[in-house]
Order: sequence, then C-alpha cells, then structure tokens
Amino acid sequence: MPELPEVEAVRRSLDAVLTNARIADVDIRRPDLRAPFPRRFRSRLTGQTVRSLTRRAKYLLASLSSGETLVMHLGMSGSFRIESRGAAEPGRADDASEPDRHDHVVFHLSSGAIVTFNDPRRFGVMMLLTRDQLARHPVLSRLGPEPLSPDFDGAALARATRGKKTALKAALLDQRIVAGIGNIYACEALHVAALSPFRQASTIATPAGAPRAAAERLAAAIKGVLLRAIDRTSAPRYRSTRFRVYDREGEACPRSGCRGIIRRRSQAGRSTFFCPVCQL
DNA sequence: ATTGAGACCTGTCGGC
DNA sequence: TGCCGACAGGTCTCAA
Repeated sequence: MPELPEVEAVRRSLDAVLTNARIADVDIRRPDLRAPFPRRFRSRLTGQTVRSLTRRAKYLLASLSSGETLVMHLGMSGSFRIESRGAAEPGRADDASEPDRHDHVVFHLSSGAIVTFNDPRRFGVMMLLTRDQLARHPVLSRLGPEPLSPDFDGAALARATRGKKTALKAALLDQRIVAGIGNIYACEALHVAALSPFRQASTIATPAGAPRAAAERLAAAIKGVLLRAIDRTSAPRYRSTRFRVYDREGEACPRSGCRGIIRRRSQAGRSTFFCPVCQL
C-alpha cells in the first residue's frame, strides 16, 4: 500500500490519536521486523508523550517528550489499526478485535486507545533516534526534497538529475533525488508528463543543469498525481482506485486522442507500465 | 560511481 | 481441490 500518499493518509488518521497522547505501554511481539527493534525499545517508549507526528518521504516520525524520535516505515505491507478500549464496562468485550499473527507492535495509550502495527511481510522498520542520530542518519539525512514542498520544482529536478545516465523512472525511485515516490506513482507521473520511463534521466535538463520543459512538466505531474492520491486515500470513504497506467497492461491509453495500448516492461526488477505512443 | 540482480518474508492469484 | 510459480505498492547489499 504505502507510497507517499498512503503514508500521509496513515499519518492523518494516526495524528488525532497519537499527538499529545501518553504511551502507557508497548507490546513487542517479536524481536525484529526488517531490522531488530532498538535496544530497550519498550522502556524508552513507555511513559513518553508524543509531541507531534510528521512524515518525511515514506517515514512517519513521532517526536517524543524525551527528545527522541520514533521513526516508522511501513515497508511493503505495514499498516496501523486504531482501537479504543471500552474502559467503561469491565467484563464486556471491548472493541479490540482478534489479534492477528502479523500484529507485531501494540501501543497502549493512556487515553485507552490502542494502536497496532501489523505487517505480514515484515519489510517495515521501527527506529528510535536521538536528535543527533536523526540528523546524521545515513538514509534519512540524504533524502531528496519533499515533492509537495515549494522547493521541489522543475529546476530542482533538473539539478538532481543532471548528468545522470540512469533511466528517468529509476531516478524517480531514487529517494535521494526526490523523496516518497514509489513504483506506482513513478509510472503515473511519467504518463501524465508524457515522458518515457526509459529515457536517460539527464535529458530533462540542459548539460548545465537548467530545466527543460520536460523537467517542469514532470515536477508538475508528480505534484498533481500525489495530491490527487492523497485526497482520494484520505477521503472518508476510501476506495482503492485504479490508475492511469499502473496495472493496466493491454488497455487503451487514457490520454485523449492517443491510440496507444498500455504496455508493461520489467525495469530494474520492477514492473513499468507505460504508453509507447505518447510517452517520449 | 552506477546499476542491475538478489535478498529479505508472506500472501494471493492464475494456470494446470 | 491442490500444487507451483510468478508477482506484489520498499529498501539494502553486493558483485560487475
């Protein structure tokens, strides 16, 4: 599920329960996810109050009263479930649902709310970092600009891809160039911008690194695609939507006037969906 | 320095 | 029905 828009939707739903909440206890049901849990994870979280819940790229950052930051990544299959324990009637079944074998971390908040992290594939990550560790983190500190921020535009994209011989789509997936885009929205944005996923990344800029029209179009397409996805994903009645090209191999290109048929090709080990007619 | 392939782990889906 | 391979929205590491 989780590229930037989905992680942002998760952040919004968690924010109301978590921000200003005190962590009463934490159940850690296994020793690791993609990486082992931090040492003394439980004791370092217990008693802390969550000051804020923000997002950077596909990471969720819960800033704690201790000064440490709980950094969470959903990997490929991570999700959170929010339940409120019916503290009122003891003896009566509360609305905490059946535990699942993939419920790995359970946060018990002093409000009575229970937040459960579920992740079947266990590609998720939880880290607990000091201010210093956060600033120096080898991955987090190298993340590229947030695509929805004002400092991400055609010029920024052109600068970041300058001289890059790699394919344009691979560049979009490189979190150091722009943060938060995954396989689906890379395909979608390239289609909106009518750019081939296979063209060399550097071709959207002049040799000096100045943006060409393609860079401006691509930056705008990225913003548009992500914004629309956030709106849809955060909507009260969320329905997983179909995409323009992703997972539509063999279907007609949705661009008006284009007669192309969407194709799928494997690129750097991932499926790329594109229209061979209008994406140049 | 890049870049592709493989690994991590489980679930689901289509084909036989 | 059951088994098997291919594939999945993310990252990391390693060899070329």
